[in-house]
Amino acid sequence: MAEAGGAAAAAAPAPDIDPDFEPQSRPRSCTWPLPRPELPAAPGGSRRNAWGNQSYAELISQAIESAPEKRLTLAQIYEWMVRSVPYFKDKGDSNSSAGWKNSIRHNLSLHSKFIKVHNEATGKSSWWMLNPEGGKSGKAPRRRAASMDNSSKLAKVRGKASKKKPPLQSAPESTADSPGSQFPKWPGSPSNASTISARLSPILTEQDDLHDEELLPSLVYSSASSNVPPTVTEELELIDGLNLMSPSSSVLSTQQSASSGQIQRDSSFSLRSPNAAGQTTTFGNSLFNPVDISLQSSVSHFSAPQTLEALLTPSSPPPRDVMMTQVDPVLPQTGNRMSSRTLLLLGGQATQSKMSSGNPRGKPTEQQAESVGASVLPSTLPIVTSPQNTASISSLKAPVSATTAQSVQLGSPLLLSSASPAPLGLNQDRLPTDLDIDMYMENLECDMDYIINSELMDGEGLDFNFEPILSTPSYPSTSQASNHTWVPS
DNA sequence: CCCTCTAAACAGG
DNA sequence: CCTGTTTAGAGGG
Repeated sequence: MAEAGGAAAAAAPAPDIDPDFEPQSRPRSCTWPLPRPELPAAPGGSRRNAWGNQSYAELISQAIESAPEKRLTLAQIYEWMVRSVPYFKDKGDSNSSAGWKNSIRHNLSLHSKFIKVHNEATGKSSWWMLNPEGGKSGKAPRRRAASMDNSSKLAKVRGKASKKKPPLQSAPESTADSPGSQFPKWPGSPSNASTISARLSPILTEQDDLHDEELLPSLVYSSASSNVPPTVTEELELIDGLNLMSPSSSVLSTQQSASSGQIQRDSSFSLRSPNAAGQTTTFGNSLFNPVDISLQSSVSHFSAPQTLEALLTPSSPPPRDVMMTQVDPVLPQTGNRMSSRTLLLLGGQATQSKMSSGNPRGKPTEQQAESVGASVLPSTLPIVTSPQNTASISSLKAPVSATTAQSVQLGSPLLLSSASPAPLGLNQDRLPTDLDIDMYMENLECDMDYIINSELMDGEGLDFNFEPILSTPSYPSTSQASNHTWVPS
């Protein structure tokens, strides 16, 4: 009550927000799915909360949505609140801010609508993203709920033996770490300095309960991210890509990683499944057991360790036959479903690739280009000019329609043989010792595949497009927020 | 009842 | 301290 109460109470005296309001035009364009009509937002003034009609959950959603990458850390969410919502504006950082932050946190972890993607960077907290499905309270998981053991959603069976907590308490206290920077300047590319795999994933592999079903991560967004990169970002991305991706693929890998990589690279999501009663599962990117994978997608997963090894082995020539064999794969069509999003994604990639190849770094002026590319849309796709692109496209395409590793491995040898521009000479340095990566890749692939198949198919949760307000919620009063929020421009 | 907000305890970092 | 998870009660519909 210390703050919140005070704040709330104090809020009363601080009417600065009220006048603002914002009936505005805003015909409909819902900011976010919002199944429920919400309050009529009567101009008369029926605000549920001091800040308006939206619930915390909704606000958070907006915040996340507004982020270029659709993911934010807690702190960033806070920030967004402060900047975007007049009500919180005053109470932003430091001092008076407790109650609402608590609530934010509470909401984040409570609703299945939000998923946590852990981010091991600079000790930053996890990313929070929107769960494509939008769990929302006891709502049934849309269609693809493989296992609807509906029966008892009320029976929140929680195997946990509570937590006997005697009033006892010790003072663990430690580390006075000081991250400082309350001001993340939003690199856009969230510093994933994790570099080579955050091996050591927390994955608990709870084989006991195989209730995975809807745990499936299906993140599709990302991609668009590109619009950020001044220099540093780019570098980061490149580096990142290089590290994570197979060393041999150089350029191609870069591209891929740039987009697809980003999606999961951050790795490890934890989703809460409604039924599971708050069970949280975390997937580590670097290594999680095959079991999960197989479960996730029945995609043909040949995955021959040896083969992979061979592939990676510098001395041994890449067994093309193998790849050939695998190439054939199946699902020729699946891809047709691709929504504009996918295309967009691809387009983005293409663009990016072009840029990066043409100019590795230190390029002013690209931001616009980027955005353009992104918006250009599907038609852009086919447009390819340089060999690299071709290669890239094929590779890109792979994950979409084709299957597995193909793209990945394919990327390296094929590309190299066909058109490697070799802008970067650092391939063979770390060839060996990459098994992890492979695994990782595979995972990636699977996910991608799955994602594409599942998500794009229905595109349920993703269609929300709120045009007008991107970074700004809806509050007009947000003077500065509109401009330089986190969106680069 | 269900939903939301709020407060608080508690586990880890 | 910050981040997350979870419990619990108040209040509104």
